[in-house]
Amino acid sequence: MSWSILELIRSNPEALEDSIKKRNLDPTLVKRAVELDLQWRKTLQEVEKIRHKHNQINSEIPKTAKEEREKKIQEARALLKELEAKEKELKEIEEQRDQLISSLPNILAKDVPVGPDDSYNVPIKVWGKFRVYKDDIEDFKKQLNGLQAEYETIDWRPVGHADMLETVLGLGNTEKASQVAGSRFFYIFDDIVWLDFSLLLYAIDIVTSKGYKLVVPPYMLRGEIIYSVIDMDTFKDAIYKIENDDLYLISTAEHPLAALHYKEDIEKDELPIKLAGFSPAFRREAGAANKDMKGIFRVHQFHKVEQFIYSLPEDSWKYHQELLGNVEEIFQGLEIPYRVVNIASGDLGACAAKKYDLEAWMPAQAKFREMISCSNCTDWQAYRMKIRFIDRKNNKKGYVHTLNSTAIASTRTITAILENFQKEDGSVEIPKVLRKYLEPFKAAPKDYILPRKKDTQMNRN
RNA sequence: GCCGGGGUGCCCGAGCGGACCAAGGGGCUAGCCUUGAGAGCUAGUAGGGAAAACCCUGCGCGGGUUCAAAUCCCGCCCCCGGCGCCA
Repeated sequence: MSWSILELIRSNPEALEDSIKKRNLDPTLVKRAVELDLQWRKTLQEVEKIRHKHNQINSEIPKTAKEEREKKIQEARALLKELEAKEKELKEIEEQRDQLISSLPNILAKDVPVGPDDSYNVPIKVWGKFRVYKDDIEDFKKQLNGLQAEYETIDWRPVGHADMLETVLGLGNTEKASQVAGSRFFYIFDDIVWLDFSLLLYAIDIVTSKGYKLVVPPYMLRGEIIYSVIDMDTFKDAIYKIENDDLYLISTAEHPLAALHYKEDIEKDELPIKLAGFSPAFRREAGAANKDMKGIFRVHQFHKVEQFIYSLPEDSWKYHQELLGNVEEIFQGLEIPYRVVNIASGDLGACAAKKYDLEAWMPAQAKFREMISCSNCTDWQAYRMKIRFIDRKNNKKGYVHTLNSTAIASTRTITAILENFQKEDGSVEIPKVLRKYLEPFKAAPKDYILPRKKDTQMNRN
């Protein structure tokens, strides 16, 4: 024992209730959990008493003379019947208890802003040189929460990333993709593909140079694993199931990386374990309805580099800052202006105790849009995955803390580049930091992605 | 996918229906001993419940047979070897 939620249920249910209320969930869940846990412990003791009696009789049987044996066996049989009924009762209570307890979200960190939805997210930092269309200045400033930002007013409105991709550059085709695969799929071509790869390599380069171990994980996981690493909402929104197998496509490398130490005890000295996973991410986007239907901002499939850390409980907040620091370094290198927001209680997923989003400025929309999420899940995932640390010196065991953060999500970052690095003539400058990853390839663009030529069709007219 | 062999605690490894605890070794941790190291000795080293003495559960996972399962039966997962298929 030592899972923080179970500890609170037994020692301080009020604190848990408070956290649940802030998430806009029903606080009576906690009362019910406390009751069920008490009932479970009581019934468990009853079951164990019967088992003990049965064990006692059993051990007497071989020592009993043949004539007496049958009597003992009957006695044991009778106890079994009694046991069966009690065990059934216990199992029912246990199932209810476990189901309820595992539906409880993580305990909120103290500094999570309280509020029902994303409008209560608190911007805590802005960085970069913003380009803002002249009519958007007021809108822009509103989104800064009073934080100071350096910005340049431009008198032309940049073209939105979707039109840039398909019309101006002619390097994407979502129409054909939706015909053959469905909406939210895409074909991308040439320079945009190079850009995708270079972003991934860039993020991998930065993160691995800090000692994160580079990993290509399984792209599918068994049901049991998916269910223990994810909450129900995410499951419904994101997860694709493979027909005929108990396999699910990953929606992020976070999940197979968390599963790398499934049901393991990790020696204290081996912590922290820092991983950098590369994988595609498959997402159903079932909850997104009609949001972001154009372009490649919100799609069913993209490439991602993910940071993941297993840490000792006492160190996890330090590493949460480290992950955010890495992400900021990546975006500062790209020179994409952004803000960091502290996600409000009502907008926070069940797994996380606290989450930062890094949101890039999108000048065509005059909005900040999420590029990266950086979460501390404390022991919520570790409890479900049964991942513990073991401190032999002090003969101590406990659940590790897990943290995850995007390092780069390819398609989203591309949309930010298409808007922020766009020139008035429709060309897109490639962030300087990416050039060295493009240099080895003859066909790859190096400095600019150019608008498509007024092609043959136009000339014919 | 098929045939054969296997999966026992932190590790090695015995046990193949009941005999007080899963024998025995190794490792690790603490204590004792020592000027120090080593050796030696003692204890601890799966999960859960209980204030505690204790008790229950645990031999890849899930079922079953039995008064009693590490041991017998069924299904699944994984590892090793062989055959087949394959980028």
